[in-house]
Amino acid sequence: MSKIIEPLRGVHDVLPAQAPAWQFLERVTREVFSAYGYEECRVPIIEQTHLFKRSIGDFTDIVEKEMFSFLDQGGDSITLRPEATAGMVRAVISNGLLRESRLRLWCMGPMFRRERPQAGRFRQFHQIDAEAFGFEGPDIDAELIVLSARLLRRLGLSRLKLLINSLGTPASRLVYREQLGLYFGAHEAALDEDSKRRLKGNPLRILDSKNPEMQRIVAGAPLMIDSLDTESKEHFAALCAYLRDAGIEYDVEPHLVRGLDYYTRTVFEWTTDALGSQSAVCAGGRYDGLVAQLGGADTPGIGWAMGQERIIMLLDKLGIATMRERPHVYLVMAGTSGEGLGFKIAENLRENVPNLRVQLNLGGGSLKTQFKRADKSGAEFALVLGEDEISRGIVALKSLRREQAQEECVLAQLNERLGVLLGLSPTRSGS
RNA sequence: GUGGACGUAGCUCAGCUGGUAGAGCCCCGGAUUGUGAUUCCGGCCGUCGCGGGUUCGAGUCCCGUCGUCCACCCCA
Repeated sequence: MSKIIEPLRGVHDVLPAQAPAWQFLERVTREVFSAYGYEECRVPIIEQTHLFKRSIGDFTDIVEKEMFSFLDQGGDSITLRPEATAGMVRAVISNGLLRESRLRLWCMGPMFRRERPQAGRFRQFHQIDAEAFGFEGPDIDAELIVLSARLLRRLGLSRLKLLINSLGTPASRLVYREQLGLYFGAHEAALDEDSKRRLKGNPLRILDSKNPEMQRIVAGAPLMIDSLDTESKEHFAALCAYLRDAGIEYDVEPHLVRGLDYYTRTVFEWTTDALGSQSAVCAGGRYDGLVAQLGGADTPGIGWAMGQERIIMLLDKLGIATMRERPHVYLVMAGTSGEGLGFKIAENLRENVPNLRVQLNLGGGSLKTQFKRADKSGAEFALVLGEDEISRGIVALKSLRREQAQEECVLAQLNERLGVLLGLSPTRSGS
């Protein structure tokens, strides 16, 4: 036996048992976005490495050590997207979409980060992504958050906590960063290894350290909210008002920071405690400078990303089951003539009875065997086409799930009869 | 990248202090030849993750490697 080829580390197959949950998530996502007037935009999975370095930030962990980058045959450096925003912004710029001046977009698909896998964290994972361009005011911030709340609710997920914060403008953040540097510098001796490292790189990150010791020091640190510029303060206050009016509960979390450099002002995160150490289920924020930074006309932007695997894990944990699709009828056929006729009947049913799911017994087998397969398929009815039925121009219908007598049906009335039995309506009678 | 636990049939697992592998489920077939689910009978499937080492002999001990899970880091 030759050696089996294993999947790459941290990537997963979605098997038929899991697919319904994914389809459910994706269907609800489409419905909710559509309800808010957001349009789908599909962007490539690979982009120039440069794009991510410039948008996410050279010194973020994602860019420094988690990107799947490679040289293609032409010597260009290509990267598998680690997140969606950069590509969406690029698409909006390179296709001239910003001439619309206001855009509400969404996309969905795989992202890649070369991290060490653990609970809720994979090397290939999937995100649902929302982005809005050209809106300056806090109303869009509120809309995006309300939209995410509705999506989560529609999925049946409760008990999620919404955290919000404002990072202010780049200028006000710089001021705050200095204050923070001074504060933590004064406590440097008490800082752990990671925090000392962050002190040099990005002191903001010390704020969300999980180390209880650090949390104690963090508790005394100056608050970002206090060093916000006036406009950012007003923006944030207005957002809070919108959320209250919409009945969305939230916590202002002054230590909430993001791992990507491009965020300004509003940042938020939906968290759960049901997923081990990966608490973020959906997170995002405003990125007013990013479009210009990537060469587009100066346009404000804001967006969020939702981790599909994490949502699926939550659905699973909360027992929100999604049923596997089963056939309505399974065709049991005897002999070559039965198989020939059955094939035609099945096509006729699919043609004329909308949404009917018909599974044909393929590969022969005794009637007994075929009935076993019919049962295992989960079908509601077995449709029997034996020598006797063929010669009489009928089919036998046997319920596999209910105690009821097997019935006979003339071929010409089969479409209608099945439509009635299954609550589907045929467009016209079959031939 | 760092640390810990683990890796035996498709799945869940058993295999005491080393003597060359087992159960249940699943799957396939059968129980007088046109009817499934229960029951009974039978069957398939493993170079015990991979590679080295110790030993007369290793699934069982040692080393390496790959992978899974968990935590840190980071993040959706």
